[in-house]
Amino acid sequence: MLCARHGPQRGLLLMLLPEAVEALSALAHGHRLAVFRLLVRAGAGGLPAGEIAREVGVLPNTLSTHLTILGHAGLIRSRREGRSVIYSADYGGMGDLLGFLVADCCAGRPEICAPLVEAAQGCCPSA
Amino acid sequence: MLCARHGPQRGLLLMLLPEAVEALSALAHGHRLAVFRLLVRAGAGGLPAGEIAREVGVLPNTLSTHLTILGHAGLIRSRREGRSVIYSADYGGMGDLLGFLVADCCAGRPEICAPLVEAAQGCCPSA
DNA sequence: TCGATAATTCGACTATATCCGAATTATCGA
DNA sequence: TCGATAATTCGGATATAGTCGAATTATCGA
Repeated sequence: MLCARHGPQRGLLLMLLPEAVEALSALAHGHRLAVFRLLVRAGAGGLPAGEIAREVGVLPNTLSTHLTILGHAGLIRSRREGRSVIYSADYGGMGDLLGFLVADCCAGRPEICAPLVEAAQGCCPSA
Repeated sequence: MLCARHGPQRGLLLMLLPEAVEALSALAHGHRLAVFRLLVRAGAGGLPAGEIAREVGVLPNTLSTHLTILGHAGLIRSRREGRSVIYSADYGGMGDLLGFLVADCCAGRPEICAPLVEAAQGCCPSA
């Protein structure tokens, strides 16, 4: 399964509202959010579907639909390796979503969203 | 209507998964996301429910349920002013959500989520 | 106190999401 | 080629979300 973005590839801060709704809907589910966070923590190496299912505690077929939803939303990618399919977080898609959420949040009032910047920097202080 | 956080108030980066799912679910809807973004842009002053309904193009009663959902998720606040009820974005709740999403995202690999920091800083460069 | 305006609550209908068991496809090792 | 493992697709049952019209509550001005 390929990562199916809708329409042309967009840069940071240029996500459209329907795409954002799809990404948010994909994450607005306990198991899917757990899967996404697991993959975010797993890094670029990713994890095979079976291990994700075991880790999160979902039946393989149910997980498969969740993975499809996350992939279609541009939040994860997949590649086949032998009998396994390896899933990994799509950091670009994640960045698009976060960028969309903070866009225009504090025009002229930097103090309002300083906590957001702090949160992002706390994520990786050395970046 | 008060902002109904669940359980004790939490600091940045300490949101729990069920709370995050609720916040994401609240935003995972075209009209609600439009309302939230409108309020984020409106700033601390906020907007009365009627104006939001007109702006977004939703019936007042339907909007009311959407506002309740956003409020319960900790993303917006409300205060009464005469006959109007003024709604405004809850930047703290928004920060909690963003912090939750980026938590542990790049342990040891700062380059991965540098774009996220950039996005946040792009939001308010002077903060 | 009364009518008008602002907003919410209620009840019911419709659409959609979610889940599971069973069947199917893809790949590997023997 | 055959059996086993990994993952996905399919079909149907159930639960939940979203919407609307009507009724209700709150506030203001006369």
